[in-house]
Amino acid sequence: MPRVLSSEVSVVDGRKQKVLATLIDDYIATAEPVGSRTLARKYAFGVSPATIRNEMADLEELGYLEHPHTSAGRIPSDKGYRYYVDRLMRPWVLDAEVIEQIRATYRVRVRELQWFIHQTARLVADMTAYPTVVLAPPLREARLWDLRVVAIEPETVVLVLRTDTGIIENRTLALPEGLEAKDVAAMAEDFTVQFRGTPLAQLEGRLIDGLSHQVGSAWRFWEEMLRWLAEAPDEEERVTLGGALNILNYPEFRDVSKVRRVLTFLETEQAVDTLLTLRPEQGIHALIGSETDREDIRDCSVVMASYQLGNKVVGKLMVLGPKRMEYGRVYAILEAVSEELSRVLNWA
Amino acid sequence: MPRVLSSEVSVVDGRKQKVLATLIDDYIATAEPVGSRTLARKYAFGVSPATIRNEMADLEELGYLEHPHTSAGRIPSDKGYRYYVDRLMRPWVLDAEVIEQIRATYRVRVRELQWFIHQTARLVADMTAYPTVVLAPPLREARLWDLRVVAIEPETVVLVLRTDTGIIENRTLALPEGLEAKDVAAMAEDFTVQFRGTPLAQLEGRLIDGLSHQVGSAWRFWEEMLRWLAEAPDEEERVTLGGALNILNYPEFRDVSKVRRVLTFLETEQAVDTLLTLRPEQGIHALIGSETDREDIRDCSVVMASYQLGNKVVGKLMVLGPKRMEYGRVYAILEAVSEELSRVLNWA
DNA sequence: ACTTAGCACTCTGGGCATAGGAGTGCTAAT
DNA sequence: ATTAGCACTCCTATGCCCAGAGTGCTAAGT
Repeated sequence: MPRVLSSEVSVVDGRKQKVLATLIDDYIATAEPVGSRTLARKYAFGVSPATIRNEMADLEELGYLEHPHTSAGRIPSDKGYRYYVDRLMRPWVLDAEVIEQIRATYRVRVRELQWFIHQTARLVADMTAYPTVVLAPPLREARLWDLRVVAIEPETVVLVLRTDTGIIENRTLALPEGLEAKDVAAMAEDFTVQFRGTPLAQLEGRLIDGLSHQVGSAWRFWEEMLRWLAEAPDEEERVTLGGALNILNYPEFRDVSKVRRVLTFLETEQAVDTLLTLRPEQGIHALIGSETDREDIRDCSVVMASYQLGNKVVGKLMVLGPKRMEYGRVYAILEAVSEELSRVLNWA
Repeated sequence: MPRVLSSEVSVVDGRKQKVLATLIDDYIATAEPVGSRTLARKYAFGVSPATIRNEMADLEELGYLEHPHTSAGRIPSDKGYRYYVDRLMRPWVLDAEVIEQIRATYRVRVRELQWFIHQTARLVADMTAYPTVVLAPPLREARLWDLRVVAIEPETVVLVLRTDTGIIENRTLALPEGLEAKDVAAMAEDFTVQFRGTPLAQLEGRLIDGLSHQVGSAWRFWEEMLRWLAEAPDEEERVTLGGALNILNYPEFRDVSKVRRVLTFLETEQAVDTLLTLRPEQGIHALIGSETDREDIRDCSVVMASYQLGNKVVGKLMVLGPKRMEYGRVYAILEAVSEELSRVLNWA
C-alpha cells in the first residue's frame, strides 16, 4: 500500500534527498546494490535501517530507485541519476595541481588543430579515467581564407590551407605529369583571390565555373585537391578517441560482448558524430542511460561539453562511462578543459 | 613406454606430418582441442582413430602437441606451430581482387608518410581480421635535407621538413614575440645550407655551435623547433594501431583481463617498438607464443614484415593474433602489402 | 611389424539440489 | 513517526552426480 506522497515531481523531503544522494554516492563508489543496513551503518544517519527502508521504498515508488530482485539492495534508476545530476550532486572543486596540468598541456607553440584535439582527448581520458571522444570543427563549414603552395621537389608540393576561423591544414601531394609547382602556385593565388570567403563545402561546385578554362591535367589535379579540401578532413579525422581501454576497468564491462558494443560505438565515427551534433547547446550536459537514445550504449552515460572558436561553438568533447560514473568530477574536468581549449584555440 | 622414434629434429614420417598439419588446420579453424576420432572422421585418412591416436601420442612425445588434460583432444604446442609455419603450411594465393584492393589503397596523390602508415594499418587489419601495428621509420636517423618556412599570418609559420629519404613532415607553429616570419625564413635557409646531411638526432647538439650568435627569442624558438625535429615525431607517432577490436572476435579472448593485457601492450608504443626493432631482418617472420619473449602476449603470435625506403629497411608492420592464427593467409597479405608499400613509398 | 577393435579409465562440464546470506516488507510496539 | 522483530524471497556458492569425449593400453588381426 503506497503512502500518499506529496509530489511526483520532486523529492520534497530533505531526508529522502539525503538518502538518495548517499545511496547514489555509495553505488557509484562500489558498483554494488545498496541495502538499508549498509546505508544506515556506513553513513551516520540518525535513524535505523527500518526507517531508511521506508524511505527507500518511497523512492522506488517515485521511480528514483530500482530493485534488481527482491532480496538485493537498491540501485539508482535513470530518473534517479538524473535527479542526482540536476539537484543533489555536490559541486566538485579541482585541485590547483589539476588546473595547472590542464594549462600546461596547452602551453605550447604548436598551432595545429589536430594536435590540440589529440592532446585534449588524451588529457581528459587520463584525468577522468573514462574513454573520451573529441569532435573537431566541421571544416566544411569554414570559409577559405588562404591557399598556399610550397614546392618541395620538382613534382611534390605542400598545400597549406587557412580558413577564416584560423584553422590551418596542410597536405603533401604529388603533381601530375606535366604540371609544375610554379603553375600550381600561380593557380592557388588566383584561386584564393577568386574564392576567399567561400565555404569549403561549396568549393567543389564552384570549381566548374571558376576553373573550367584550365587544361586537362591541371583540371584533374584541382578536382582531386578540392575533394580533399571539402571532404577528407571531415570524414576521416573529425573524431578522436582517447583512453578507450579505460572502459575495461569498470566491473560492469566484465563481459566482452558489452565491451565490444561500446568500443565499436566509440570507434564508429558516425555514431559519435550524430550523437554530438544532436545537441548543439553550450555548457556541460549529461545523457544518462536510455537518454542517449542509442541501443549500443544503453547502459552507459555520457557527459559532453563544447568548445568555441571565435565565440562560436564548433566542436565537442564527450566522456563515456558506466551510468554510475562520477558525474561531479567529470563535470568539473570538462568545464575546465573546454574553457581552456576554447581560450587557447582562439590563440589568445 | 615410448617407442623409439627415428628423429627428434624432424617429423620424418609423411603420415605424421599429415596428421600434424591436419590437426593444426582443424584447431585453427575451430579453436577446440582435436581428438583422434574427429580427425579420422572429418578428414579422409585411410586409417582408424586408434592409429591416429598412436601418431598423436608420438607427436606429443616429440613435443609438437599438448594435452590440456587427459581426456581432451590435442592442441599444437609452440613447437608444433613453429614446425607448421616452417614446413607444413600450404602457401596461400591471394585473389586478384584482393591484390587490386591493396593497389587501389595506395593509388593516390598524397605523399605523407603518416597517411600511408595509417592506411596500411587499417588495410591490413581489415584484410587479416587481426589487430595490426605499423611502425614508422625512425625520423631521428634520417638526415636533414631541406627546411622551409612558410609565413601564414604575421606570427604563424608552417615549417616543412624534408629528409634525405624523402620523408616530408610539417608543423604549424606560433612565433615568439619579436620574431618575424621573414627572419625565421632566412634562418631556415642558413640552417639548411649549414646542416644539410646531418642526422636529425644530432641537430640539437649542433645548434649550440651553429646558432649561438642568435639573439634571445630566436634562440629559444630554434631550440623548441629542434626539439620537435629531433624528438616529437618519434616519440608520439611512430606506432600506428589498426583494428584493435578485431581481437574481441576470437574466443580465446573472452576474458576481459586477457583483452586488457593484449590491447595495453599494443597501445604501449615502447613495447611494440622494441619487439619490432629488435629484429631487423627482412622478409616475413612469425613469433609464436613464448618466442615473443613478452609476458603480456605470451599466448599470442605475431607475424611481422618490413618495408623499405631507398632499398633500406626503415619500418615494420606486425599482425597480432591468437597462436592459432591463420599464418598462411597473414603471410600472403603481409607479403603483398609490404611490397606494395615499399614500392609506393619510393614514389616509383 | 603395423593396424585396429575393445575396454577401462580420466577428466570436464552441465544439471540439480541444498544451505547460507542479504535484504526486504509487514506488523506491532514505542 | 520511528523502530524492532520476523517471516519470506531470491540469489549465489557449493557439492554431487552423471554423461560425454577422449585417451592409453592390450590383445587380436593382417
